[in-house]
Amino acid sequence: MELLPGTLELLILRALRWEPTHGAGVGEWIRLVTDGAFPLEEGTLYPALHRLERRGWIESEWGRSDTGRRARFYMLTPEGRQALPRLKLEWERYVDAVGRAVNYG
Amino acid sequence: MELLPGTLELLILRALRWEPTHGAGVGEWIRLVTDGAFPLEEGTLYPALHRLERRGWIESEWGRSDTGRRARFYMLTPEGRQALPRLKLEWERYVDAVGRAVNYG
DNA sequence: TGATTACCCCTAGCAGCTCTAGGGGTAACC
DNA sequence: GGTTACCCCTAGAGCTGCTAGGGGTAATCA
Repeated sequence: MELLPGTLELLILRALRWEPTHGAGVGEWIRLVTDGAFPLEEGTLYPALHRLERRGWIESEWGRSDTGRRARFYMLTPEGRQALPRLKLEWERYVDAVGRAVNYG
Repeated sequence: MELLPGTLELLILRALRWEPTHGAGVGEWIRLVTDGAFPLEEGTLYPALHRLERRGWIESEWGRSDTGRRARFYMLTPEGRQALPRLKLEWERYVDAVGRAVNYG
């Protein structure tokens, strides 16, 4: 199953809700909670992180991962934190609307 | 709210499930059952219909609408009818996976 | 009957996103 | 010292929806 454009941003924000996480960690979290339903490639993930940073919803700084490697840690900005419930609501409305069509009749 | 790529095809196949319908009718049906949640423009709808026809999931012929205008009526091919439950299942799996992430924790 | 509205179809070009297919640097391990 | 594993990055292709148009014909109304 492919990843629908737009959904990824919601998942990323969601992954960063509790604590700063590096890119690879975000990917791991998404694979975990979605049971590996999407083939989330690095070439998809990193551009999405950069997009969100340009948009001001997340920010980042270099640090060290648990395994000692240099890694860029991302965290939500206030704007990102504010956007999260809005995106969640949009997602639910979307699912409702399509769900009505898919189960109609 | 924007329409996520791929979803439109599912909605179109769904609209054609019972009887041949012309393009404008398909759009009307989608707006109806989704409560107008998506701004479905003609420039989105018609190319999608043509795509599905090229893919062999629907076919079409010219006819006359209820109001007497010339209109192209679309109907499911056997392949399209076969694809429908598969797409529906994919959609449900997708919603489940994202839903888990969105409601996690 | 002539003008206007409503219906129905279509396309080119832009924009945005994911995916493929690479490349590169550094710490840990054998 | 060589190999593996971790972590980051980008260019280009491909697909899809969206914008912004154009066009033809039947019904309606002045």
